[in-house]
Amino acid sequence: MAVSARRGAPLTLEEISTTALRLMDEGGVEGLSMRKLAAELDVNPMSLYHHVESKDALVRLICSTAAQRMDLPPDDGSPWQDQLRALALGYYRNALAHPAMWSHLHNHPEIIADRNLVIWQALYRILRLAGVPEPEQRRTSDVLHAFVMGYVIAGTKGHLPGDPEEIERGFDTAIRLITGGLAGWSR
Amino acid sequence: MAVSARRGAPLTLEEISTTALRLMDEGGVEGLSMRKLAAELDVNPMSLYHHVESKDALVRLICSTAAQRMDLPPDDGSPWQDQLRALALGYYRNALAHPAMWSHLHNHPEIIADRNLVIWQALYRILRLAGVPEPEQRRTSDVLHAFVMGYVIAGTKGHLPGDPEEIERGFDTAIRLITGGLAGWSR
DNA sequence: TCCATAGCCATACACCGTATGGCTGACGCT
DNA sequence: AGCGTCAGCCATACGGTGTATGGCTATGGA
Repeated sequence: MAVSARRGAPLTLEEISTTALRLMDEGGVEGLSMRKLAAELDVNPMSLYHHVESKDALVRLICSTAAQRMDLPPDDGSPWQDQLRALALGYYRNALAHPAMWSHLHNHPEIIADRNLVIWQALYRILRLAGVPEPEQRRTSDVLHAFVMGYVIAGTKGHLPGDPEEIERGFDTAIRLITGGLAGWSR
Repeated sequence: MAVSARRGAPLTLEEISTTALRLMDEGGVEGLSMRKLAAELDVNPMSLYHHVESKDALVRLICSTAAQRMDLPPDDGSPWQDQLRALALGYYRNALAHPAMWSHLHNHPEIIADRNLVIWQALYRILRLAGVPEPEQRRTSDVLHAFVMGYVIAGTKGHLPGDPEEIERGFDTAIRLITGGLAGWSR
């Protein structure tokens, strides 16, 4: 039904999202504009609004599907310290892949507030494994996430010294430190 | 020399900064516009550019002077653990006073990259007191700042459960945990 | 065959940051 | 006293933004 002027197929939400994400990767959230996005898709800017309610909604959509699709290490039965480190490192690497998107996400935490998200489910599982009592899980997870978030921000803005591997090692060290503190705490 | 149409005195950088900060407090960085700021000061938008190079430069100025003027606890001779907790809490409270500004700051860490800033000087002093070896100070301070930054973000976005005092107690607990880990680490 | 409607687009509005260039009046100097 | 300099301010304009509104068009179902 009235497909675009010079495109074969009609627009797809998927298509819109992926090229929008690319534009965000290249120029940050403010580097993404509906007009540029439309140009990239060879379409009139207003056509996008038939698939998306607003720019904000689009960005939110991108962020939340990325959060849902994060690929994180599965439960491999290893000690909780190792699993926690692996999870944190997984988060960190996911974030490094799309710094601008995660930057936006960290400025709008409500997007990943849903506790059914894979990250939180995995984190809670590990905390249970670590023996963190039920009522402490929320706060503990918040603290851990706060640190990971902060490290991601510092890392992606290029304000951590050393090469990437060194930075990852520093991250790992810090997580060890915190898990150490955690263990001491529950005792 | 050709003072404004309807103002007695000429504009001041101080005056510009403070009302700009107020606008940021009210509507975030994107809620601050040169036009609104000018209207607030009863002045033509372009007049601002005689005192400030750009909006970006203005925001940067506000952030860095706020960083310089942070009021933080002095060296009171108490154990490093207490001083570190006090410093972190001081940072947290400074940030809570102007969430939008600090949000911007955390997205542009280069503004507070200068290691001569009071925060870093105080932090380094405490780390020395804690016996953190010289070459480890940078990384340690980065880790600590990462956590504080993350907690501030989560806290200011209202995504930590509980009332403010409860949140502060959680923060304190977390800092204790980390300092505990730190102590165990240096041994 | 007809029509509802999905998909697309043209135009327009209100906002943004800011480049450019001109006005005005207070000051220093002779 | 006369004059030039220039700080301070402003009017206009340009190119960008998100998006409201309303109209076109071709396709699927009845």
